[in-house]
Amino acid sequence: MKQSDLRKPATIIDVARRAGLSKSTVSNVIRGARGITTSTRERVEQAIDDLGYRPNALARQLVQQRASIFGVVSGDLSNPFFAEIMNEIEQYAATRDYRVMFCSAPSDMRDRLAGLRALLDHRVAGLLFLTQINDDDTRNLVASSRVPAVFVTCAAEWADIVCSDDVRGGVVATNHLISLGHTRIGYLADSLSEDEADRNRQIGYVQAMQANGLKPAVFHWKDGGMTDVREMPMKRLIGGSNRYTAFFSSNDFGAIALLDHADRLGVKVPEDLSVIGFDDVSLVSLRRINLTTMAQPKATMARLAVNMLAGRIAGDIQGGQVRQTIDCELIVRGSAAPARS
Amino acid sequence: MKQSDLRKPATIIDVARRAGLSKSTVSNVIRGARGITTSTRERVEQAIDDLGYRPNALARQLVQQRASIFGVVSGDLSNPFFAEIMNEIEQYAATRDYRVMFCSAPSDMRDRLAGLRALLDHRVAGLLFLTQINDDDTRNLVASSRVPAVFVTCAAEWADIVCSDDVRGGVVATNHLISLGHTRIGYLADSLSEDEADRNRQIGYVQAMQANGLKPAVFHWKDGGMTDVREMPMKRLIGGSNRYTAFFSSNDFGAIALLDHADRLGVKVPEDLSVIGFDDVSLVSLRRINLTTMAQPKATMARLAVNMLAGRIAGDIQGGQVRQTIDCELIVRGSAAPARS
DNA sequence: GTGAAAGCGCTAACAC
DNA sequence: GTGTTAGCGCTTTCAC
Repeated sequence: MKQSDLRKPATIIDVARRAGLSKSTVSNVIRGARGITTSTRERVEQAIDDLGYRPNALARQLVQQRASIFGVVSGDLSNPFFAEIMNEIEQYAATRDYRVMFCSAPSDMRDRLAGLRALLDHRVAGLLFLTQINDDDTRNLVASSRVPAVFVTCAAEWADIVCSDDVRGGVVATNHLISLGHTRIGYLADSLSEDEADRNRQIGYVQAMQANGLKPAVFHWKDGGMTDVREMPMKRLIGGSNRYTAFFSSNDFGAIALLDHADRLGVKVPEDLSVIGFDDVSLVSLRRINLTTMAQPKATMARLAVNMLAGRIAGDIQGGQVRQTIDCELIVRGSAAPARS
Repeated sequence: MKQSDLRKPATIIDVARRAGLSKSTVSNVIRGARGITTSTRERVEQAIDDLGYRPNALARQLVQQRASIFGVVSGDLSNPFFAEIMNEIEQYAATRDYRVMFCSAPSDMRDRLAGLRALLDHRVAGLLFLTQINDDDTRNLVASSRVPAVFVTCAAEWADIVCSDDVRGGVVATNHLISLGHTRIGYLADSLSEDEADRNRQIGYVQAMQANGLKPAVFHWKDGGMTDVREMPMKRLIGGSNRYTAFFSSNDFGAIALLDHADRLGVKVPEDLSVIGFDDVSLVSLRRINLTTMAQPKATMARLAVNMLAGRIAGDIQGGQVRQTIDCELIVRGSAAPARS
């Protein structure tokens, strides 16, 4: 493959000229249309090789009116959960010949929609949301763009969903704690309680607690009942005389943060405090973290989401909202132990 | 902003029609060309609003012959270091009005170049490599595409580079261990020793060792002198009678893995083994990890890289390879302690 | 089996 | 100031 030394990349016309054929014949060869003489094909392929020609995806998409790009709106990638899902999506999408553009959902109000707008301007074929968006502007933007969207690991009433069975997960996690003999079990929600996955896990938690005659207690990291999780209130919560002996965190990120608070306060896990998380982010299997958690099958979910989106795009999937729920699995490690009597 | 209920997104022609003006006048307004009557502008803006019109970025890029997308070739995003850099890049690029498409550098040989090729096919304005690529095919592909490329946190002889002062970092890290009284200090390299950042840190390590009359010893995770880091050899390495009392890992990922091995073997850190890493990935500041490490200024590096790439694209930067080196900083935490006498 | 021609949605001269 | 026109690189009928 020699490379042309021209400033600009070779176009289909350059190839046609070099092969002594027409534009459209070259196009036919490229697209693998049938009914082409072997000799013609070879001539075209030779020219393509000589020129190092690569079709311009922009031009192709413009005329075809369909792109082969997914737009992914993710949360902060420094949260390993998003990073891991993102990774799975990119990998699997590639096998389906889709590329991935991404923007992170900006937490700051200013220009909240800029990233999504840019994705849409590029006429992405579909949208994948990794983080909950409860924002009418977003919804309207997506709706009016008529681009199919799938929410992974989170929810919206207006688009397809792939998520784990969060309610059941919440029940299982809570029951695990209860079966360990804990009675004062708190639920630790994310700062933004608008997240439906979070809310569902919480529902499961409440169900399990009440089914066992226990009193649910929900806390938030930033606002809500817990003013703010700083040393002071935290200290009372997990170290005081009337402390909680176990916490179920709506996600591993929070669970790890809780672990860290406990460590700073000298509260021993799991002796004095049991913790169970949700997600099974890869690093929690480290001996030093060793977090008992509900595992979400990230790879599976990523695949399902990609397939669902591809199905919508192809028109194989039609009609109203599709909701695909996956079972999650309790991974017992060392952060939750029997309550002391 | 009402939305049109037509199947297809509104085009500039729809806007022109609705405003009773021509295509190019609308284009002029959109692009902010000067010399337009206020009333005309308002009419256009009204029509745009009515139709929910958004310019088609594909068409724009096709005619302008320049895209506003960066292609990022990253390593596995489940490595937090890549995820964090990626995040910084996306955020900062957005402020410069660049979007990000990404593909992860596939480790499997088959179709190693597919991702990069797709990026190039989409005529990305520039390329950002987060992971070392020592592959002639890749080099040729990028070279013949004439798309500027910047390597972040890694190196190549044929493109611009933004990296930390790895040699000095290696010296500083090693000296820290030496000043703690350690003499048997090992260096733990990544599996692929072709990484130049890795190699430079190693050079720094060797320099510091030799300057202090100490004997360097380099180990690799997968191949090389250490057959394979499984329990057995690892056990001898950090637990035997002639063990190493300290290790400098070329990156935090490896340092954490080492920590985990030590934990499994019952080797106490930092009492029996001191560990120092490189990168300062966010999670190592957790009490439970508490890793002493050389911090790379990830945000700064991401910015510099984006600016450098933008500079190349704009033609502000011309000529041969530019190499920008940033200082890294020792963050003393709890994983390295004085050697026992 | 191959080629001519009409766009896809937009920008950027250049006329009017 | 605003409109006309000629593409950007490609796909896709539809003739030949």
